[in-house]
Amino acid sequence: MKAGISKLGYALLGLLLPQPSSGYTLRKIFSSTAMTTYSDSPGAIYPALQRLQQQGLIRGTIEESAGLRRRQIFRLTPNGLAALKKWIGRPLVRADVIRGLDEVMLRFAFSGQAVGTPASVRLLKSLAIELTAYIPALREQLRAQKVMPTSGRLALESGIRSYECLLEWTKDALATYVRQEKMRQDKERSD
Amino acid sequence: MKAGISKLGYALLGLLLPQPSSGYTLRKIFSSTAMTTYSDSPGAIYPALQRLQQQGLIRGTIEESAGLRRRQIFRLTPNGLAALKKWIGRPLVRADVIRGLDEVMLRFAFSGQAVGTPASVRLLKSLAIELTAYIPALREQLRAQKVMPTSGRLALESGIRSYECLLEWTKDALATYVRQEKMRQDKERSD
DNA sequence: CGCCCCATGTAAGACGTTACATGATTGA
DNA sequence: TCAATCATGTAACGTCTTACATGGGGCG
Repeated sequence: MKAGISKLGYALLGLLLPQPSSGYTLRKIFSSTAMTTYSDSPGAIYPALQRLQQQGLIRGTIEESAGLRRRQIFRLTPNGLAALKKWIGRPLVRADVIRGLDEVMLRFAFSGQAVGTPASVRLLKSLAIELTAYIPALREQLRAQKVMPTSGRLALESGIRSYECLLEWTKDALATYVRQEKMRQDKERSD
Repeated sequence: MKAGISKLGYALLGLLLPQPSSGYTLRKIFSSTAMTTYSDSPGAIYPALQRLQQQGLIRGTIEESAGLRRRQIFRLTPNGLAALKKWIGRPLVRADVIRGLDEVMLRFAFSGQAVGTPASVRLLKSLAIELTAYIPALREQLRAQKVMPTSGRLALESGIRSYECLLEWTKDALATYVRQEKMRQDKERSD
């Protein structure tokens, strides 16, 4: 067992959820979409896929129909899906917000497909709670600093603002789900 | 020579600029202030300090006056200051914005003390330019995606918004410098 | 023919994480 | 005396980066 899955590993699991893909396809996703924050280097992705396969979380099948060079298509195993779900469902703690916001967003991005809307909403709500608690502490730190040079103070301000911005987003995102739910119910009534 | 300085290395150089400190003091800064994004683990900091010293960028002097265990105070060398300046002054490219925003903010945070206000302003301006160019591309990607599930689309939206937020901040920060400059001139006139 | 895209991989090296080790001092 | 804090370090481990290697296919 042993969790031992890196952020890149989870990103790969999440991408393999909707559709099985080859390593090359996954690399293209990393290099061409907004997921550019993750490395598309072969030296990162192929070893990561091998690890996931050794852990029994994905399974690759060689496909050599086309005239091209052989390629391997990976798909999630039941264990892989379980690991993905477990990761997404982990309770959110302060440390996630401070040092791993991007990972939290990755979890949220996959949450809809992997565990369903209610779980997405739960994640958003606990994120909102953490942010609401953390932001005042940061504001306090900014106020306490008197000797900081302008650029330092501004940089801190930038960090605080980005958290505030994210909090705004969580509220809007939650509103989106509420709206969706309402539309679903209206439709149900009209049946 | 050989650059070979990690982000943590630059963070340490930047912190040593205003005042020489011991490894322990630096760790406390990382663990107790908004710089918590950086690791405060001894396994990261002490080796990093050793590397910087080997590269001739900092110099440590052992101080054993107090009754406590010996401690080593590190200070920037001229070479270290030069490396810090060079890093801060590097031209900003798209990749910095996509994969290394936190490093850009770190550079900005130290820019005031290390190279002065005009350099801070230059950094801000080029950041604004990069963001202005990049955000529409992301918006376009969001529009192009039709099949994405709600949580995926919202996550992408969150990323875009954080960039927009940052762009707003750069404008306000620039305005702060303009205001400062004006106050300085007013004062000068009154002399 | 040369170049770029498809497609997969390996090897060396750097860095951070986690955990452990040491030892002195201060305060309950 | 026991715990916490000061203060520095090492060792094992995992992962990413960079660079290199290989090889078929399509295109100008």
